[in-house]
Amino acid sequence: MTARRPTIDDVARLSGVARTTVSRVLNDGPNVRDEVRARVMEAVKALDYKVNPQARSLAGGGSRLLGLVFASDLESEPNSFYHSALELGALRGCLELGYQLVTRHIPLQSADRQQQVYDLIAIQRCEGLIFTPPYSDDAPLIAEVLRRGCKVVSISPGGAGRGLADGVGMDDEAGGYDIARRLIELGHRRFAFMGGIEGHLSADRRLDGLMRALQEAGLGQADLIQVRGDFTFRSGVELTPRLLDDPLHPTALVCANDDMAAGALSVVHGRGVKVPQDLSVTGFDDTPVSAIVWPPLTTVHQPLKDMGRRAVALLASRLTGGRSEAEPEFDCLDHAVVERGTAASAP
Amino acid sequence: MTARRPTIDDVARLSGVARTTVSRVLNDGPNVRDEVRARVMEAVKALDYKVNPQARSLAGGGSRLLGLVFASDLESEPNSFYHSALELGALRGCLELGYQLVTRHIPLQSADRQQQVYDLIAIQRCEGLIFTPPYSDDAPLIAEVLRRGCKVVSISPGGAGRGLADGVGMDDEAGGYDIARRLIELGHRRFAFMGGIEGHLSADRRLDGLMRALQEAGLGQADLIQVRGDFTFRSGVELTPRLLDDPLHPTALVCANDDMAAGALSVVHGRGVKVPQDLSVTGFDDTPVSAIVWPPLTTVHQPLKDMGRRAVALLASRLTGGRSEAEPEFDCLDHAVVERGTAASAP
DNA sequence: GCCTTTGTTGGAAGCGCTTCCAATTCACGA
DNA sequence: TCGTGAATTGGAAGCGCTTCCAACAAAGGC
Repeated sequence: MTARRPTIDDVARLSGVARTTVSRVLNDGPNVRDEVRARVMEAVKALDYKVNPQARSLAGGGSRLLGLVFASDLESEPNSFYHSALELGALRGCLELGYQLVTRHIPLQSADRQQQVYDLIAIQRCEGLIFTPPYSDDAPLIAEVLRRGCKVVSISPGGAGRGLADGVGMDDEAGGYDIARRLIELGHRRFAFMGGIEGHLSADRRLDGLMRALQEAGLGQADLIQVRGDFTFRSGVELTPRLLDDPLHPTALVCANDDMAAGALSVVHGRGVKVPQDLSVTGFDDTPVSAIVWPPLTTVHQPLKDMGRRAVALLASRLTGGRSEAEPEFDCLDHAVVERGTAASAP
Repeated sequence: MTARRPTIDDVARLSGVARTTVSRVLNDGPNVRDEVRARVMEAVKALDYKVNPQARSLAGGGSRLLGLVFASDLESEPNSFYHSALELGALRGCLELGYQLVTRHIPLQSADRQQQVYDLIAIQRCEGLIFTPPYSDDAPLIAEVLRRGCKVVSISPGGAGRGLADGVGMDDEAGGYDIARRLIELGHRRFAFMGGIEGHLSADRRLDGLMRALQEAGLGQADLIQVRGDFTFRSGVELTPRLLDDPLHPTALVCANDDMAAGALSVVHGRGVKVPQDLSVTGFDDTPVSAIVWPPLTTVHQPLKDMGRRAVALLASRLTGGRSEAEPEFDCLDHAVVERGTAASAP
């Protein structure tokens, strides 16, 4: 009934090596024989040992400070759940791994935005930075930050961000595919898609997935009408009539995010169309709004909290693990279709 | 250009005392002359010294683990922004103060819910617990937790929770008053109030505030029509027609939370009533939904993140500070009316 | 005036970990 | 066979803090 958690010395004792060696194994250090490494790992497992992040960071030196960079401005402000969820995940990761976090909102329109990022490194002494879109695709910025010796993780990088630094995100194409598959299973054959602003790669890939599902079902361009919104509730409101009045008479409306779906829903209600009996509507992201509207929105869950946490983990592995010079890696997290009340059998 | 942060030894040296004494001052310990205490504090200020939470928690022993308890069940699930924001704030606090956090969702309907809370203390070894509503008003539970030597902070305690343990929240009465004042300033004289479920003290106090503002303006019961919803979007949808069709013809609709206001908005749109020209609508809480609807919702900001952080700070001061046996204290945080687009001059 | 009590301060031992550096082993080529 | 360098391992010194315990001063009690 001893409550004390095992320490590194317990592991060292059990595996018959010095504390130093255990530390090396734990940090993926070099110069440890495989046999010894295995023995240590075994002891770790046997004791259910977990490193004490506090002790590690005390001893490890360095600032142990990470930065989370948002491009908040009036346009992205509404999305504050996005920010909160990412930060929440990042904080959880930091607490687990013994890092500190500073969250910084740097408006895109500020002229010295690069400098503000560099200050995070030079003045605050951040050892790693997490960039959210659109910073996650700012190749010159990322390159310069890396050049200054600061590690980088991009959240949902589109084109430029990939390959330059580590990244975290979900498979948007598969998300679009999955939700479309589900609707096809429910008997839908005529679709409408409400996309996002041009150039937003994430949303475009969602459409790609939808198209793939349609093709697999023997459907094509003729069975789909699409429009582009700007991710806001308002654009959902404005664009929905065009979709409803189209001669195609879609029975399923797939939206590239939840906010637009919510806008669509409000218009549909106003017209007396029953959801989901007459029309199925789906969102994307699984933000709180999806649970708030009526009927609650069937959507695709994007694991924002996990993304934040994974971003920190990637940074940590660059900073202490053996990955410090490894090839950039993209960590693709699982998504899931969340069935609520807006998708049902085609009328 | 030395980057190193000052340590406790720097403070000790500058103030000419031993490290031990500085530590005592920093932790509100007893047995330090006022003169010495002042000298140390001066040095702290001069050096801009901040304790290193990692080191403190390493040396301090104890689990340094806090628990955040939610009563998530199907009914409160939609409110997940509430959870996220509180946890986010709590995590920020933990990072600052060197604590760990476990977040636990314990359904109200689970028969062994008390046991699950006690396990948090006995098995996980939490040193402090943060209770959210309705746990924050569960007096027997709180009393038992305290009896077991675990500190408690209640979030938004209503009746029973106050006085038993420390609490954090906002002044709901003042919030209701402020939003009503604003509407009165805008010339409104006929009001509708959409409240929450019976017994939800927080929402009731918001109504109290509204009434006070009305009375101050020479208005009374006759100028107000009220209904009770259940905080969901759906109840907003269902109740709004009753309000609009009332012979009072209110020009301002005050809702006890944002979700119901969003529901009201969608009904109002459907009827062709213009917001805010024909009708002003206000929410409460300033959750993301308020920025997502159209027009964006004028609402009262509830500082959820700060509440989470303050809760941790209170716990910390109980655990290490001199407050370990002090009288319970209620920490009332500032709220603010957030003017967006749904409140304008009365027609 | 001496002894105990109370209040105040400092010394020193860690908390659990990383890391510098020295020690040891091993595999080679000379 | 011996020397050399590389690979592997261990010893020990802290990281910045709390806390136990001893030391000392001031204040009462006889």
